[in-house]
Amino acid sequence: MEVKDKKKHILDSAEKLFAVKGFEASTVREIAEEAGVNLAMISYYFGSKEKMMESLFQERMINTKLKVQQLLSNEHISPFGKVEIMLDDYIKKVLENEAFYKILLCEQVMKKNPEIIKMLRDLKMGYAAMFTDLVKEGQKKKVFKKNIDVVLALNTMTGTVTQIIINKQHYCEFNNIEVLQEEELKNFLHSKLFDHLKNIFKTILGYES
Amino acid sequence: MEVKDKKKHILDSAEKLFAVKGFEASTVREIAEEAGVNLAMISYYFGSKEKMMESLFQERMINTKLKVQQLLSNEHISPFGKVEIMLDDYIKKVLENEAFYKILLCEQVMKKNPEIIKMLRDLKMGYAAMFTDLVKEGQKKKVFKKNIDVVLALNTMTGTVTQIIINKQHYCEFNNIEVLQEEELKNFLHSKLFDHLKNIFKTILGYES
DNA sequence: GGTTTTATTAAACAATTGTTTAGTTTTGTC
DNA sequence: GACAAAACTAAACAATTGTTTAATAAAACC
Repeated sequence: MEVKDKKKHILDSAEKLFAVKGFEASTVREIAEEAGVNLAMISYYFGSKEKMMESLFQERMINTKLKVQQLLSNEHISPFGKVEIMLDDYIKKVLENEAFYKILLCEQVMKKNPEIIKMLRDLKMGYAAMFTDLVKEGQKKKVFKKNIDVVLALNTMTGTVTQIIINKQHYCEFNNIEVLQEEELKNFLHSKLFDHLKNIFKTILGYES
Repeated sequence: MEVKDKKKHILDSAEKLFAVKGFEASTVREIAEEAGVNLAMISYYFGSKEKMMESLFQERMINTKLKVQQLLSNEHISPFGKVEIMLDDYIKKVLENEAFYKILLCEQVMKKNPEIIKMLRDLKMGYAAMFTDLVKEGQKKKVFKKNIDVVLALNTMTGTVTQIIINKQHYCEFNNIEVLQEEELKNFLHSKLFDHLKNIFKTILGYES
């Protein structure tokens, strides 16, 4: 196997463990065993456990900003159409990368690794700026209302999806749908979340379909 | 000082550290130093570091369910009036106990301590059941619409508030209000969150004022 | 094919972890 | 004030941590 692929493979294993046990509680020995490599390889490849975490974030966060940028600059889609795609993309991404978004959540709480915090800050501010442009576009076209708090709106999106990830089990239990398969459940959650957030964003943006 | 107060004082110190560094990264020596006690006292008082964490959760979660129960059984308040009070109470509580709700968030992600998970499960299911009753009351009185997903609604509440706690700094930065004092900021966030969530819940519940 | 670079390993490293021990001080009870 | 229980302490405990070392194997290069 190539070195690049081996590094990615180690990051996959680390991600799996970090999501379940957290960064501090996951030892390099566990990660090495999960990945099937010698524990010295982690220092050899990444420099340290912390830098491995940074590599994981870089690896997972690549292209996220670009994709949104492309969407928003597309002139053939209506403002609320873009909002719908944005919601759909975000929900899909989180549901497909549950493990990483759990790690992300904890990392945002602790704010321990300055390198990662900087990455996240840039991403969030960029995201907010882009969504602001989209909102302005909608306001100019008179389909969105005035005085919209974009950060609050985005936090409702991320917060709702995140909470569902965390409370997946309770959500199923409470709705008596504990029999669903992994993939079915993902589809179910996606459609529920999408409808829910679409309605909320209609209210927030003052959009009437 | 009485033993009971000393235990509470240790829990306060532990809470402070857990919120910043996380459970695993906070050592009993640090906690003991922060509290100004001998490190052996933590095992002596609580049995272990893990059990201390459980004590912290028990301490902080007392009365939460009771308060909601009392609110919902009050017959002099309209259904949406109760929703408003529920939102107000929750926002206040999280803003006043930021540290604990950060710990809570991480603990929900890791699901490491079975005792705590059980506590949270009971609390959440109870909360959902009570809110369901409130929704039914509103539906009977024809002020709420049919087919409301209560768990999704509650997750939007908790998720939005949680995200704001996490992204407080970015929120201020983006809105150019970095000069506010601690207490002013709390009031600002409370009013913003309350208006925001009230509007969202009007949509979710189909309530027209 | 010899030589240099890279990859991999097992063992050792020093530091830190949560917990316990064995002893001392304080408190409460009669 | 004697005595038992509780509170408290400093030191020691064994286990585990992330990282480094020194040696070997594999690959790449000329």
